[in-house]
Amino acid sequence: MARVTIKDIAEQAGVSPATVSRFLNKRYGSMSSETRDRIAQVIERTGYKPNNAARSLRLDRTNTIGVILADIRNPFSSAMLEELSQQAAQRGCSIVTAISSNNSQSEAEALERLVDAGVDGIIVNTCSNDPAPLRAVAATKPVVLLDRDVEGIDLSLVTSNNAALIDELLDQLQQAGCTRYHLLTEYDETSSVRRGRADRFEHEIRRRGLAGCVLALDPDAGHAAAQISTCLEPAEIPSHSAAATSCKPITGFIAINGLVFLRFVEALGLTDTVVPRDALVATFDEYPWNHVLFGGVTTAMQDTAGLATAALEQLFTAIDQLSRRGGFMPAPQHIEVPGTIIPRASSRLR
Amino acid sequence: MARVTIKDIAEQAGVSPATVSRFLNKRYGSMSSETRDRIAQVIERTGYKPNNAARSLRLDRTNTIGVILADIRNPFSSAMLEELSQQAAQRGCSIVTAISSNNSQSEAEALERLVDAGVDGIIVNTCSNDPAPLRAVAATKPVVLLDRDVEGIDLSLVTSNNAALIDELLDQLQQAGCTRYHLLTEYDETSSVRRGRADRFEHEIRRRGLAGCVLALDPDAGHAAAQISTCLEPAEIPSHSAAATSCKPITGFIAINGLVFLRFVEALGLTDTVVPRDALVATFDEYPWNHVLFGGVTTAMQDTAGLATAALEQLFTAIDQLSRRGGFMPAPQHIEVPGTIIPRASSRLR
DNA sequence: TTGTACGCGTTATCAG
DNA sequence: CTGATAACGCGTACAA
Repeated sequence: MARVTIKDIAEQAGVSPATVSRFLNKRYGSMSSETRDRIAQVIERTGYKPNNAARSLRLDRTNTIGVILADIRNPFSSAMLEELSQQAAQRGCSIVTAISSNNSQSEAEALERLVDAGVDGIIVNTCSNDPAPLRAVAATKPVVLLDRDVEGIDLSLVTSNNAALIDELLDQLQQAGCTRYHLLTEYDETSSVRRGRADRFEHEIRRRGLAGCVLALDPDAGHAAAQISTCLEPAEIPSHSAAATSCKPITGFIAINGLVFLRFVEALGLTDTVVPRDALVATFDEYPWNHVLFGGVTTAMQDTAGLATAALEQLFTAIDQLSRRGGFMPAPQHIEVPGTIIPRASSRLR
Repeated sequence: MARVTIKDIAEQAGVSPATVSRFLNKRYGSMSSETRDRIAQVIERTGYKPNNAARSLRLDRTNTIGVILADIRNPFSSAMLEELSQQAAQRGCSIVTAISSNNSQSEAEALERLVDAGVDGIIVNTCSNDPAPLRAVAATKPVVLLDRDVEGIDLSLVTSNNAALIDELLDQLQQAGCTRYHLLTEYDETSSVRRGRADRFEHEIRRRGLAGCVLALDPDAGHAAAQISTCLEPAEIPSHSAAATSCKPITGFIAINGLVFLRFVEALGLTDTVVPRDALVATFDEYPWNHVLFGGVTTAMQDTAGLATAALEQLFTAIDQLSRRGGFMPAPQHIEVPGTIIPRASSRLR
């Protein structure tokens, strides 16, 4: 049973291929409703499906977008993929994925593969600090950065409102009466998101006149435990706030992302610290275990659906814009999608 | 700057398009090394990239495979996607993903979308119990089932050795001296994997003459906590094993997958049970938190890389087989990829 | 309102 | 060893 083509439909319906093509593209602006019905019927009967390769060749458009994820093991990435997948499907568009595993080399390769595969545009959660590969692609096809930015090139970017989320997390801890604050980060501050959150944290600590600092958690759990213990020791109280000397100091920790949080929990297990008694805790990223640990962990949750919508919106308008006759690449835009704070037991002193 | 085609290369190299095409397909079995060099040079200089749409149209092959995942939020799925993605890339093949979110309706839609998109074959982690959509697709394109089977149709299937893993998990608990065993499952036993594991568990419990049963954990944490407490009460000791009456009973729990395990942990938090003192625990699926909870949770880890390799191997041989002149669809095969037990503190009585 | 004819970029066949 | 040529299936001017 050979493939059934537009020609077959035409024959069986007693019309020309052109008419069938018009029908398929809903260009029945002026088409006798009679032939329309005949065509519809034949298509129905034969189960005809247009050949995408032929269409792509002709239109130079595949209705396919590429998505490059830096770290699929991060639930945030999974959630994004799910949303993107769903929303793209609604627009009749397929998603070609690539996983860079936080390796800029394979990100570059993925970019090339996707371009070769002929995707109409690319959404990339980059892990690279080299703008060159992205620049090369972005010269030809629409590219939207997701979550992470990269220096040296101005591309459309969709992120959460990380600064505001840091502020709100600090609010939570401050209301609970913390006397010291630490933002827990990773050793290698590669991602722009982490950098942005850290900068804001330090900014706010200063602005609010609080004690505390950014703390790069040691990869070794034992060392990390030592770091944490140090943070919990009674502080040397500055003379001008002597009023607080009578109180036991309360330290508030904010994990800059879910993986750091997990390492923190692991290290915490090596100490005799009890949360939320000896310390309060909050974290970014809503992982499943956040319900469970410490009776619930206060979390800054990103709006994955909103991020997906924004990224796709951005990408598709660029694609459409570009495919117009003489269309030009639209100017890059930066979009912030607000996240949500979920207050839980870990940031309420008991 | 218009797209550079094979024709342009031909002109600039002073040869015919046919020769360039031969060069591209490495068919230089008989080609003057001189023209070969010239072509290579022109291609290099112009940065020519073959147009995939045209090639697909001509060859009726896209070098693209579809992957349908039932639940991307399950880390097992993420890991599989990462592996598949990587290994497919090595074979110069792109992956089009679809997420069914455990909804058989959208799985069917995804199947159709992927077929329309023209993928050469499909790997599906099915969530459906209706073989009809799969049957329709499998009549045309190679389909490999991943992890989950479906009744009413015989397709190639790649899974872990679930029965053996259940056995080994039981071994762990038995060696630790458990006197009662419970397999924790979800209420709706939809997946073939869960069914398979549960069946094996009951089989082994009988075969080994152990006490215990499968326990469908209530979705409500409070109710689940009650269920668990019941399991921990001193047992009514059968008369013929009266020797054990003096000992406190030790219950061993096996979570049938990572999500059930998490619900179990949550419920456990509502009781005053301490693991691994009052009960021992083991689980399927290596989640990040397994390092952390209970000082480490004994885990049956699936070999995601091996599963990916097997699935792709299966799919590609079918694709090749089928694309041969007069090639027929190869017979379905069932492949079991062995997983690994990671013993941790949660299954060692202290 | 509909049909004709061409071309999108590639590969396979066949002839030289 | 290489070149001309005809498809692959579709969309779209242009003609009718």
